[in-house]
Amino acid sequence: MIKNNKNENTESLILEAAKSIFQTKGMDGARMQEIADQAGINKAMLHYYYRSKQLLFEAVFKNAFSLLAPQLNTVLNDDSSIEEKVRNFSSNYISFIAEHPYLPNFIIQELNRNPDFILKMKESNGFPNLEKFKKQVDVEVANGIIKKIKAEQLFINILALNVFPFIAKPLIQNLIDADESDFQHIIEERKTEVADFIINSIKK
Amino acid sequence: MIKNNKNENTESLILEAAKSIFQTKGMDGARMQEIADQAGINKAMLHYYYRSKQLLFEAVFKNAFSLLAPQLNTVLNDDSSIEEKVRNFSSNYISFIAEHPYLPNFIIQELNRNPDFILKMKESNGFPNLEKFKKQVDVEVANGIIKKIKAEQLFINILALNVFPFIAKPLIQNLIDADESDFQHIIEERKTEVADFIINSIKK
DNA sequence: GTCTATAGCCAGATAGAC
DNA sequence: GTCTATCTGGCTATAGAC
Repeated sequence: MIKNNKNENTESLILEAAKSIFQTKGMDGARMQEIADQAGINKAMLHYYYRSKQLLFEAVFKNAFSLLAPQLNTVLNDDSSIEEKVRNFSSNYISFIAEHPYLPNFIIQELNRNPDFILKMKESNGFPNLEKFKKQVDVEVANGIIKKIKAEQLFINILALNVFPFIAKPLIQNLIDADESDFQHIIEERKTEVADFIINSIKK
Repeated sequence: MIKNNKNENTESLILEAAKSIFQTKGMDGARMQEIADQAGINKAMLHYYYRSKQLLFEAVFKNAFSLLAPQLNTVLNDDSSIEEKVRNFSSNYISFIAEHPYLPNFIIQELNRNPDFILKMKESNGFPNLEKFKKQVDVEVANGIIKKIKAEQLFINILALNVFPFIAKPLIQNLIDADESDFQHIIEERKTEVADFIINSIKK
């Protein structure tokens, strides 16, 4: 039973419990009974508030996506240079994910299972848009500030270097033979390491 | 019903079908009936040959892992320079995964669900070992061939840049607004793009 | 709104004929 | 070895008392 404070109503209690179960076990692996136990309420209440497992899942997914999207928009749409963007994003994003370690994997996993899901996200406001970033990369390339690279490739690289370690954590830990504390240390290093790696590669 | 050739026995027919279902739907999402249909045989045969869903799944997992491990070992244990390794790996690995697109996600996903699973893999031969790669990076750093970087961080970066696009395909496609053919083109470019990106970053 | 009890279904596993 | 038929348990969802 988990209770954050007395003010929490049942609906948000359920949502919090559902987050934690869905994000670790996925849609197929999650059990409504387990979510109810986690929330400290009865299974019937899940259906009273959210009608079905599918709808509860969608509420959790939208909620998770709405946490992640602003993180991306920050890189894409502020007015700093590419270099500053890379540095800010790598540091901020890794800090953010370290506090929500299951989030990226959850999003990516469930999008693989059900690619149409993202269409619903695109309809809502705040879906990340790459246009400004593309123009900016092209301008900095033209002005000789950074080496020739396509904005899309650079964007994929930034995302990959920042997100992958969290998604592949168990695999990486075993490949490089790191225990939990070693791994945390490596992640901490990456807050600057990743940005340096990218900047070194693209800076003229 | 899928039949590769007359020589295929039932056991390998089942394994092939199980691969295709487990790798797309995961352990929890897969149905024994669906695997049987795919193999063109009866559901009871699955239990006759593999006893349980869990054991069939483990057979598929081990098989998948044994395909992936040699790809990693190639980078780690041949005698070429770091630069050559990065170039070979990026090209070979992306080609390999393009033919088995569900493989890395399957491995990573199921390791997240059940991290102890990898312990069984470590016992078997051919589990990737980083020792040689570490020494080589340290030597090339000491000799001034590449910039100062920890072998572990470089290894994570190489893996991230090569693997992530396949794992996050649906997300990336929507973020950069690419249809299937655009995406294939970007992947094709990455066979050299990724290596250049890494070499630019570490080469002195 | 919240609970208990249960309906109804579906999936993994097995029995047993051939 | 391969099949059909069936058992058994577990899961989502709902009915209905309070």
